[in-house]
Amino acid sequence: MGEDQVKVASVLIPLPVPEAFDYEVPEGLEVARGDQVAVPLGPRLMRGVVSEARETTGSNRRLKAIDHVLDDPRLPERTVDFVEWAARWTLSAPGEMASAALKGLRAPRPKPERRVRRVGDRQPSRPTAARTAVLEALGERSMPGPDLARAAGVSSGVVKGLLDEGVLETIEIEAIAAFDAPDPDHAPATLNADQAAAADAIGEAVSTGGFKPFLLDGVTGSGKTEAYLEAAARALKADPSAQILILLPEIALTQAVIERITARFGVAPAEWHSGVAPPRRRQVWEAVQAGRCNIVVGARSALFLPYASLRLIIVDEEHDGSFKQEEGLVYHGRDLAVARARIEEATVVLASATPSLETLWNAHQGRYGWLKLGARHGAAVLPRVDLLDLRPNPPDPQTWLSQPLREAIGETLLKGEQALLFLNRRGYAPVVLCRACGHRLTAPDTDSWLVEHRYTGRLVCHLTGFSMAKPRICPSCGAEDSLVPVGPGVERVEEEVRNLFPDARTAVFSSDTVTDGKSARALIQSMADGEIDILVATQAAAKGHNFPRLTLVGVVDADLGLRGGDLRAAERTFQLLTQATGRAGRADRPGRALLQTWTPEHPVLQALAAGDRDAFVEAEMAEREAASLPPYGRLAALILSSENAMAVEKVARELAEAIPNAERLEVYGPADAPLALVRGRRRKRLLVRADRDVDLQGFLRVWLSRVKVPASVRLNVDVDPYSFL
DNA sequence: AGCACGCCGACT
DNA sequence: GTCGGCGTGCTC
Repeated sequence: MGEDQVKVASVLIPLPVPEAFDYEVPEGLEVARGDQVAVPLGPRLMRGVVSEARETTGSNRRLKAIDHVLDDPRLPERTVDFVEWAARWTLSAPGEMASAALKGLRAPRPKPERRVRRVGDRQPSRPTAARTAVLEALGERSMPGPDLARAAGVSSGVVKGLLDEGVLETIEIEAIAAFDAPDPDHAPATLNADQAAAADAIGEAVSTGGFKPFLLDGVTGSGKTEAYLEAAARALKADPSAQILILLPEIALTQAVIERITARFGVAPAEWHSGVAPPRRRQVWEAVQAGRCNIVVGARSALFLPYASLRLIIVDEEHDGSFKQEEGLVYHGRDLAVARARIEEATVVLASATPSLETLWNAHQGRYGWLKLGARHGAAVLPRVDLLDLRPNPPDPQTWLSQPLREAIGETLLKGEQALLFLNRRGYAPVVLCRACGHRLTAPDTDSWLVEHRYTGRLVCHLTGFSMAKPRICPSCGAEDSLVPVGPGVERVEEEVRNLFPDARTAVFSSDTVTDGKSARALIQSMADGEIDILVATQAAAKGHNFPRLTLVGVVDADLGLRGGDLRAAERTFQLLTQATGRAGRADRPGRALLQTWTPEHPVLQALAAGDRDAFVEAEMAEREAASLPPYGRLAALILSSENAMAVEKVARELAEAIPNAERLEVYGPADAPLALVRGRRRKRLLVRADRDVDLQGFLRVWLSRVKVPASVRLNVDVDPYSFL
């Protein structure tokens, strides 16, 4: 027993198990790392990816055998390397990570196209006029039967008759989607000195090969996109088989970037995000795997595509929080992009006007090349930013715009220019309160306030999407007509603006009014055409959109993001307000931004007013360093949740008792998570802080292996968390 | 994730 | 006396 050499394969299966499962490789079957196989698991067959194939002498475990190798293409070696690395880094199941790399294969292959063509020079027995017309229309070509009948002006029966007689035959043509090669010389941009230097440095790194990370650092409008597209062009010139991935934080931004790429290279890039239909995804997946597709524009999930020869990754707006995936697999797209580049020995470019502190720190340390773009492109200059101290100029009760801001709006309208009022709050009012008893309305199963939406007339929980009609009676004390909206959202600011400027044309830009690319384009177009005078917007409008006639940005509540007090509150606020104020004055008209605040002495606001990013970064870095927080230390969050509150308590206690000894590492909690109840589930949180050189993942693995988590409790591990809810 | 096994309430 | 609730555990 067990003397013979057996072939064994480790197979990654899409299950929450910590390791690959071993299977016997039947006689005569060849498998290699990356092959997709069907393996028996309990009573059924599952798709898996071979992570290792080896010879071994016997085994103490009876192994099942691989059923068959699937028809789908193999994952490249380095894609499997990346999947395994990402699983270890995020403490998730390697099989589940692998299934993220197979996401494109859910739809069936498109059906092969059926066409008819001549069989040799066979002639019909009875050459009627209709039959002759068909043969003439067809010639030596092949075409779909119905098209042929239409071209010849006859009924489909004539074609069928010729097929039956053997004069024509049906052939099947595999539908392989064509991805035309981009032309690096199609429409080169004229670059300024900074852009050219950046494009040179990136292009040089790509052609030299090897892992090379860059920070591409330049203010809004400094031409980052032109610079990195030029670098991409050089990469393609040096190696026409090179593949380039451009990661964007949101689908809404893809359209604009796709148009620019199409204009630059004469060919549309492949798109990859949740909005792409499954059959198209399969086409892209297979083309990327086969190296038939050079440029991919996508969301973070595009990191998991099976690239044949990935040479360059661009992470645009790298500071953007939406690169962090919080549901299911928890990972940060930017961090995994750097890892993927390292594994592929490729160049990675992190681009932003307001880089994350992590990235700036890496640039400071010399780990990332630092490419700086200076002045705004063309004649435009950055807007002047002024703080508007609300203490001497408080808005009237139940209004949100102070006198100086109203005057500035009025002047802007007089000049025939546009104003944007920025408030990062959807809906009409963030809180609904009972005047009689002080009760605040919350969703029935979640600890978050219900937000009043006037356009839809409903109260909405922004966390879960729950909504209800606004009740007439207070659910707490029963008072009638006592529920009042408290505080402003964009809808309420728009209402105020309409009262103040009844002749102005106003619109709201938020995820409620702009739900897809089409409505976004429509609104952006009406702004560009001057059909809107005042736009009231959330952060949905802060990113990337270019409004040439916009000269005034009013930030309704600059203190909003600073109040949360979590690790990244200051950083996020600085980034968001920089983006928002950067909307003003992009063409040749000078822009200005007014920030309403009750705390004008706050360092974040001071830095914004002075246009001094370095001062902000320096102050914030000093605070992080003093507390050994990221980027000087690392964090991991554990979130326990269950519908059974007792079960959560129990696991939390057991975790607290099982904390391994470790130096230069602390565990905080367990404590109620800030949102202690979501969708009826009680939530507890633990937070780990470690010095950078501590093996944080190793610590977590040891710790979690000591505690058995029952199925009724969900444990979410978030390495390098962004949100602290 | 499925799917089976397993120990306590209302039905022919 | 059985059918079935979903809690617990396993799948190479």
